[in-house]
Parts: sequence; structure tokens; C-alpha cells
Amino acid sequence: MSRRDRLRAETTAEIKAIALKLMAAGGPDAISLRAIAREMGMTAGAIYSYYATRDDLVTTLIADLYTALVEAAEAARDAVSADDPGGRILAWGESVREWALANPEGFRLIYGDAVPGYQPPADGPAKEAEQRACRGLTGLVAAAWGGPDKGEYGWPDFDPVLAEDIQAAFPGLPPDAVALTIRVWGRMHGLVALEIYGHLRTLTHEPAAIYRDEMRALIASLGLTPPA
Amino acid sequence: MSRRDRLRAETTAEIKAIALKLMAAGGPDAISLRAIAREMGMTAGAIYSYYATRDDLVTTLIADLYTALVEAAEAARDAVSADDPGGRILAWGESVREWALANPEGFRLIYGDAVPGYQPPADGPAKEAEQRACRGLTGLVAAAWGGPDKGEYGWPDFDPVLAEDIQAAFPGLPPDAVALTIRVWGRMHGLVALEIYGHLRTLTHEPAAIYRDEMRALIASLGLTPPA
DNA sequence: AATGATTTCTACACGCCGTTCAATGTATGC
DNA sequence: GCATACATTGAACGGCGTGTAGAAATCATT
Repeated sequence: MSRRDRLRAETTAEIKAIALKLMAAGGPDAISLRAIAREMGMTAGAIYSYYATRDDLVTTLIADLYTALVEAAEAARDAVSADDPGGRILAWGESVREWALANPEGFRLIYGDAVPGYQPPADGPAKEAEQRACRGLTGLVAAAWGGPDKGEYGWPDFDPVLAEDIQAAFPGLPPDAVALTIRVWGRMHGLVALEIYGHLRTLTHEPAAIYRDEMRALIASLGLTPPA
Repeated sequence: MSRRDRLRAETTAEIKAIALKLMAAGGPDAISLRAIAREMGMTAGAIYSYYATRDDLVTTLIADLYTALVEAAEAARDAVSADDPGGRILAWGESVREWALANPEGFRLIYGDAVPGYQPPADGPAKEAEQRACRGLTGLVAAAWGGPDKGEYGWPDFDPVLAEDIQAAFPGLPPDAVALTIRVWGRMHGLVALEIYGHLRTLTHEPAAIYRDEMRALIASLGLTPPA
């Protein structure tokens, strides 16, 4: 690795770091190439040596953030022993909410439409992080899966890549479990999204307790006993 | 009402209509005063006679859209007889999803952060629509409320205005039911938000069926029997 | 009918944004 | 040592929202 490559990598990292800082300070719309360049003592045009367009920068930011979120959730899950599937689900859910509260702008960047006109690419690292999240969640559901397979869904109902991925990771798991996983995902997502976007702030002072209740109900609905 | 006031009202309505049209066509970021003025054959500055700032325009748009959403949900609910509380909940949930799919940009405007730098005002018509939605949802929960009141929550845990509103509308309903209502709201919101923001599109082709399953599970979790 | 007050509109300046492009300087690899 | 590839600059373009100043139109009053 030449000196030039090293400098280039450093500059690339600095651009991302400053972009995240700007976003944390002023929201996703504060991610402007001009502001980043100003902060770095460069001109705006120079950034185009590193990212072809602003959307490219945002795309890598999203991928980084999504990966961080998934890793936080996985770490929280792995901190609970595998013979407590309910506790693992609770840990996952709580860690997602806590990460979102700690990185509200990141959450908006990942799950919202924070950047005007931005269209997420169909593949790439962000998509990979999403599949990783889905796989983790499926693992949690698989550990609880004992219910009857009604056969309401088939593998063609799901994305081929995801279906193959899950069949490889959890052999024998029926498609219905994947549908249930998506429902679980939605259930974890709903209250957090409402809270991050400020729709709970004006209604209640106890979002944490309500979310915890919801997670416990979710765990119970999977036939598990939620931890004390 | 003088002639001047009438013309003013017409122009105001036209601005809103064009703003909605632009939003439907090009997303929320397409709401630019310049574009609206261009469409109306005016200059951008002229709009400042009707809305002090762009945020004011967005605020009224949000209020209009939120009201439309709530009215759609109420209409769907009222189309089901009151002695079928489970069916009413299903109707409410399905209508919210359908409205969101028919007005994805409106959904983003209401529940997302689509407009950069926009901060929703603490009160006003939008807040009123939100309270109306919450009241409607509480009514659905109240009709199913038979469970034990564990007394986990108290009225001070909630917004005073909301608490007073609900106590007046549903006398005797405990605060725990309001917490449950917020959980129900989150549960309805989660999958729809994921779908509108394109996070389900890449995973499954059957979001409607999954949402329906989730609604039926929700109804069952309230101790009701979901309709066939 | 004419005057005065108010509203509405045009025109323009300002600063911000993303993006492009030729020119300039600099470091790398031969 | 030199040609090449690269990073960077600075200016420019078009578009955005905001705000202001003054002209024009409209209304209300006499």
C-alpha cells in the first residue's frame, strides 16, 4: 500500500467522520459537500475525487450505520445465553431502541427518507446489512418456532436471495416462520419509529416502559416466557 | 365575506392543491415555492402573502393530510357494526395501510422527516388530527378492554390534554388502556412504515398478507375473535 | 367619482446547495 | 530526470428559500 493510497484512505475516512458529525449536529440535511469541505479546509469540488456524487457518500454512510446497528443488536443478543430465547429477543429489541435513541439521525438515515431525493441502491453493503439483520431476527424466531406450520406462505413469496440465505442458515424452517419474522420486525420497528420521529413525545413520558411491555407481549406471543 | 377574501381563499386553496400535486409527482422535496409559483404563473415572492414561510405551507399540508387519513380510518371503522370490535380494528388497520399505499408521500410527510429542516409545531391542526387518531384508536381498544388493570401506568404518564380528552370520552378507562393503545398504534405503524419506505419490497412480495396476519394476531391478543 | 389605505405582486439581492470543468500544482513510478 | 497520474483549486452554472423595496392593483371611504 503506497503512501498515496494511505493518504487517500485517511481522507476518505475523514470525510465520513465529518459527515457523521455534521449529521449528528444538524440532522441529515446538514450533510452537504460544501459544509464537509469547509470543515476540512478544502473546496467542495475536491470531494468528487472520493465520492462520485453526494448520494454515493450517503450510501456508504447508511451502510456503515446499518452495520453498526446490526452489530450492536447481535452483541446484545449474544450477551444473553442461548437457552433463554425470550431474553435474547428482548435484548435485541431493547438494543435496537437504544441504538436508535443514541443515533436518531442514523436511524432516520437508515429507515427514513431523510435525504431529499435519495434513492437507495438495490444492492450493496446497505442491502447486505439489511439481510444480516433479517438473518439475526430469523434466528431469534427460529429458536422460538414450535408452532404449527399452516403452510400459508411459500418460498417464492420471498426474495430469492433471502430465501436461499435463510434455508441455508436454518434448515427445515418453513416459510411461515419468515413471514412471522417480518411481523416481528415490524412490531419492533413501529414504536421506535414513532418515538424517533417525535410522535410519542407529545403523548407519553414513558415510551421505554411501553416499548418494554410490547416486547414482553411479543415474546409471550411466540410461546416463550419473557424474563423477569 | 368580501370579494377580496374570496379570491384570497381561492388562491390559498390553489397553492395547497398544486403543492399536493407536486408532492405526489416528485416527492415531498418537490414542494418548492418556486415550483408552485411557476405552476401558477406567479413569482415565488407572491406566495409569501399567503404563507409566511415554507414551513407554514407544509404545516397546513400535513394537517390536511392527517385529517384525511383519520377520516378514512374512521369511515372504514364505522362501516363495520359496533358489535364486531375485532372487525372494526381490522378495518381501521387495513384502511390506514391502504391510505398510506395510495398516498405514500402523504404518509412520509405525516410520519417521516421528509421535508429537510422542518420542525412540527407543538400545537395546531396537525396535533389535533393526531389526538383525533389517538382517540379513535383508544375507542377501539376500549371496546376490547376487559383485561385486568394492573395499574402499571398513571394519568401523569401521559400528555395532560390527551389524558383529559380520553377520560372525558371513555369514563372509567384506566391509564393502562392508553398505554395499550399506544402499543397498538405502534404495531399498526411498524409494518406500514417499513413497507412505505421500501424495506419490505426487497424481502417479500406479500406485504398485504403479512400485515393482515399481524392485524389478526393483534386482535386475538386483545381477547377478541378476528373476523373470517 | 375621487382619494387614501391596504393588499398583492414583481424584481432583485443574498447565501446556500450539488455539480462540472479547465487549470495548477504535486507526488508517483519508470 | 521525466512523463504520467492524481489531488486540488477556483470559477461558473442552475436551482433553492428567504427577504426586501417599490410598483401595481384593489378595496373602502368620503
